[in-house]
Amino acid sequence: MPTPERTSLDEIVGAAARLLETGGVAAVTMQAVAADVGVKAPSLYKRVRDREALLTLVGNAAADDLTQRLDAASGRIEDLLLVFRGFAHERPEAFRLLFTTLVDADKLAATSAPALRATTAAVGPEHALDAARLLTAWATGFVTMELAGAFRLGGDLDDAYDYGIAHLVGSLVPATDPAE
Amino acid sequence: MPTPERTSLDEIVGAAARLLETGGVAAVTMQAVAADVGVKAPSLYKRVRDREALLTLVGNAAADDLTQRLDAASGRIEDLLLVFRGFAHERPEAFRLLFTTLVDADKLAATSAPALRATTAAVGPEHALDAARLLTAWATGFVTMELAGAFRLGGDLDDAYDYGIAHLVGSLVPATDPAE
DNA sequence: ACTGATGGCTACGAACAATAGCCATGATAG
DNA sequence: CTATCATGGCTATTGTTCGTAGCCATCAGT
Repeated sequence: MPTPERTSLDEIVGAAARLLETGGVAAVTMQAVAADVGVKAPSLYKRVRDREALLTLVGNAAADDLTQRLDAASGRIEDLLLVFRGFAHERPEAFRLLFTTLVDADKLAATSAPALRATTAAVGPEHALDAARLLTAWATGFVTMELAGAFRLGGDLDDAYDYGIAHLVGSLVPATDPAE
Repeated sequence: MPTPERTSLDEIVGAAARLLETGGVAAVTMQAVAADVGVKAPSLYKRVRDREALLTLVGNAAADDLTQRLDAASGRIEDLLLVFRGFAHERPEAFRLLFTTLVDADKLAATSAPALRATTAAVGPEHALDAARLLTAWATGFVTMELAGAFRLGGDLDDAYDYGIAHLVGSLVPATDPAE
């Protein structure tokens, strides 16, 4: 390559992700990202089509990050749910970005694969999809509402999350347990 | 009032809500709103502090709308959940706005009151809060993921929602189950 | 009629996204 | 060893949007 490259796409996405987390999506301006990686704003357009595409890359990377964490977890349903909430607490802005139209639906759906494996093991292939959707929907909603401050009627949210886990897992397993 | 008023705060919020739903949050620019209500953009600032405040008003109104619909519903848990999803389908952009930091957490939390009444009737005051959180979190997550296109593994989503309702309600009220 | 508070307006400045077009660099062909 | 040229970065610029400043017109109440 001719002119020496002073940055890279990965570095740009990384800088954007950091800005996102520290100042929200409004803080990830092309100028701020450029300054962070040591170039001027117009140079970013050599690597990224526009700001929206950059945010998509950040969202996709966040989805990959989440998928990787879930893959690395034990595979126990309880652990998956805890890892999921842990990700949301660690990277709340990235988590919010996930459920925007910006990030690829495929990447987002891939996030559910570990859950599907866990539910297949727990309730069998027949009800695995329904069970996985139940769990992922609940966890997503719980964290979304938590981050929005929608839980205002008291009580410890860690306990509430644990309660939900216990209740949901309990409701799934006995279905196939003694009866069948 | 001296100069005749050509618009009102309600009209402004209504126009912003319409623009939001037709073009997403990016489409609700001060100029577009102003044009819609028949004034120039700077005139809006006589009634609204800034764009963020306007979006907050839209979000708060949406929360009120949702609360009103839930209040008008039958009170059966199943109906509440269907009304909730119906609102999200009818006003998807407003629904997304609800779980932003923009809308007042109090308004958002007020949305849960009908659910809390229903769960109190169903499982008693002791577990009503846990049950309400379980239901609202699941419904919120389901719809959020649905709107984001995160459900890609096939199956009818209406059926999946019904399945979730049946499963969750069944898990809350095992006393009414035929088995026991 | 006069005064004054108020809503709307034009004009403007600042921030940002994105494009146009130039320049410097260095890999590669001869 | 030199000429070529594709490429990354830069400055300059345009268009859009938010938000403010400051003026003008309009009526309510004296």
